[in-house]
Amino acid sequence: MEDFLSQLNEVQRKAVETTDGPVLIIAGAGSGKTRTLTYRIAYLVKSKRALPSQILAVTFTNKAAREMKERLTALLGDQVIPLWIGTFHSVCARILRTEADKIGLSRSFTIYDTDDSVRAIRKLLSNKGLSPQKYNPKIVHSKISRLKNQFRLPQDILEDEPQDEYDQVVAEVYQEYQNFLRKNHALDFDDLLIRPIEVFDNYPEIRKKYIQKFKYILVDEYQDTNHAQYLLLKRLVNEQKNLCVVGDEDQSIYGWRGADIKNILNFNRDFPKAAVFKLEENYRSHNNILKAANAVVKNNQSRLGKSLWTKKKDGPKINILMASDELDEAKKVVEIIHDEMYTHKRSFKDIAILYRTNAQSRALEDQFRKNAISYNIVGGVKFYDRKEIKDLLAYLKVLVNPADSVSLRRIINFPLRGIGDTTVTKIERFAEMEKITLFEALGQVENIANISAAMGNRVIQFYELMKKFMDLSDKLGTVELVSTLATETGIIHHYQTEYDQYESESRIANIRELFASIDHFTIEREKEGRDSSLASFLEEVSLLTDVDTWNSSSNAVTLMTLHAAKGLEFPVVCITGLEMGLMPLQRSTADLDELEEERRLFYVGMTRAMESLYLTYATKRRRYNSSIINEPSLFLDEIPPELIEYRAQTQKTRTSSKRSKSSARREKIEAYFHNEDDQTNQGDEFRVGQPVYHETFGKGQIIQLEGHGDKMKITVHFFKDKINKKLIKKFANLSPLEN
DNA sequence: CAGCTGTATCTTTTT
DNA sequence: GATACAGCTG
Repeated sequence: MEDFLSQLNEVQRKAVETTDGPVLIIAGAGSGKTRTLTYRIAYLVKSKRALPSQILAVTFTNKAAREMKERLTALLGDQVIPLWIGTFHSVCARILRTEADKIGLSRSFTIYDTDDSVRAIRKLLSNKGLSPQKYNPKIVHSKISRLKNQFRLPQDILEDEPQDEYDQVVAEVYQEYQNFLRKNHALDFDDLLIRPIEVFDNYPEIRKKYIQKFKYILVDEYQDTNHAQYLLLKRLVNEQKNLCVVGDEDQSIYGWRGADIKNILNFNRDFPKAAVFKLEENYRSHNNILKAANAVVKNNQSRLGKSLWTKKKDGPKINILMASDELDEAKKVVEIIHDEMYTHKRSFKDIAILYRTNAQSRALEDQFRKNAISYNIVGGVKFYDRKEIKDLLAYLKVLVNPADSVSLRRIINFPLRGIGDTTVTKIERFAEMEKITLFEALGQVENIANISAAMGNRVIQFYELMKKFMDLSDKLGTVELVSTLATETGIIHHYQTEYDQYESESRIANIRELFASIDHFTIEREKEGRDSSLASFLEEVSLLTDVDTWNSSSNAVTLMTLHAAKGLEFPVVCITGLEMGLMPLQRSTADLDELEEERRLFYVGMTRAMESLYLTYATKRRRYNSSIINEPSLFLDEIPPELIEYRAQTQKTRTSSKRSKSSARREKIEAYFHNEDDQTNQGDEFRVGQPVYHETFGKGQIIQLEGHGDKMKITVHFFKDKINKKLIKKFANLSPLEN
């Protein structure tokens, strides 16, 4: 035991040994967080405080879960198998699947992804006769999702009597949407979190079972948990409050999807007498990188505050490169890669290129292909989001859960079998009237008025085909079932004939890859003695994250968003697109909270780098049709100049232009940010109490002013959402209203 | 009435 | 620069 713990530093070791009661570990970037968590679990088992089956560990991605389990297996052997480890969503799905019978939920429920949910909402809106222009299904969906994450149920909201028409519609659609999901035996991502909370509240004996089961709970990336996840933990944690959370408020980057940074900031209040440990020694990055990152994040106000330090040497300076446009930027990235490879003997896999938006990958990909640089792209169009895969999965979802009408609609006329929209609508109406599912209605198509015998025949054929496979699903192995299905439904044939050779081959290859992954899944699950059914495969697939599908062992440069990079590290990191409007993103520049989140995102990116960090920006960038001229990101200006080396030009011209380029850039930023004198209407335009109007938030009233000129921060109370927002004058676009 | 073709609208990040 | 939807055609 001594020996085992000797691999930790003093704080880490204390965090591991403080097993009972609430524990908060503030773990800075690269401070050995995963190591600490892993050793904590191992320690709980080795010291006989808990059996592996009595421990629940929640990670942010499935990949992190898998890696942690591997490390634990190395420390403890096969006994770790019964340990519960996974993301919030997968753990919740597992609980719901287990308890389904007792809580009136179909055991074979389907999980709807965002796309499915938006489809459903679009339909509900059009049923109400509302135009998608006025009520954008995506926006309605995100509002509903937000409400769910806050654990606000439809009835509560309707009782509250929404203020404006839009909110009223959202509340109504929210309720209808929940009914729709229930009818379809479907849960969306948010339901996965909410339903267990309801179950625990309505079935105390079920809650008790889990409280007793999980003697110790550990949560990673606690700064990115939302309110629903918080409520869930509150219900799951036992009398002794054996809850250990690990997080870093400086790396909270999911506020936009409902993550509540207060969860970590207020942990002490929620769980009194929590032991707090701060891991501040960074084992990852060269000192220059760390100093730069610290200097940037220091500009944020909402943080607990910590100072990361390292014993490592300074290392090279941070390289900043200016490019003329995204093409030039991509070429410079290629230069960086070559340079790192030849002068520092790096291989492709040592290098990661990060960006704010997925769209930025295109220019990079083109250049990489031209220069024979192998790359792996994480995220973007995901494997399981490809059309051919989604179609095949939709078939499987219907087999497992015939009530799933969203999936059924997707496949009823794919491949084309002459059952068009009009016919489907008729069948849908019939199903509605008879109070049966869409699938059941297919079987009774002869009873539906206005459907010709010929059409009815096509419908019946499809119905019988699906029936046949439902029967087969018990008899065949999953892979056999799926491959037979792909052939007999004509999907394979469709992709063989409908596309050019290149596309056809790649789509068929993807389908084969799906077979292989089903096979792999089945074997893995059987080895663990867990559910290996088709339903469980579909669940796993629905809950995969971007990084989960990343093959990190292949020798290729990694391209991904800054969000996806969380938790990872690379010897060489290059962050691209460091321009105003892109990083920080245009719509996040005005709101101080959002600007701080963008800064944290940049901080996360910087701290991924172990040895070399490159930052690039383009003065001009194409964005769909037109080119836009951008200033360099304000975050660049927050890095202390002595840590920076500008590489504005290629090797030859560098020495001559270095000075001028850097000072020119500097002047530009100065002009952009700090020039307060040339304000045209500076002064008494805004005052406390002033009524103002904002494009998105509507009417509000100024309650506080700080600073002056462009940098002035204006706190406004917006009436509609009853919220206060701190905005930066320069970007906020606030117009004063007359009283 | 199914299926094809042209146009409008997006893209911030994701479980 | 793709995708979804409306409108047209056969």
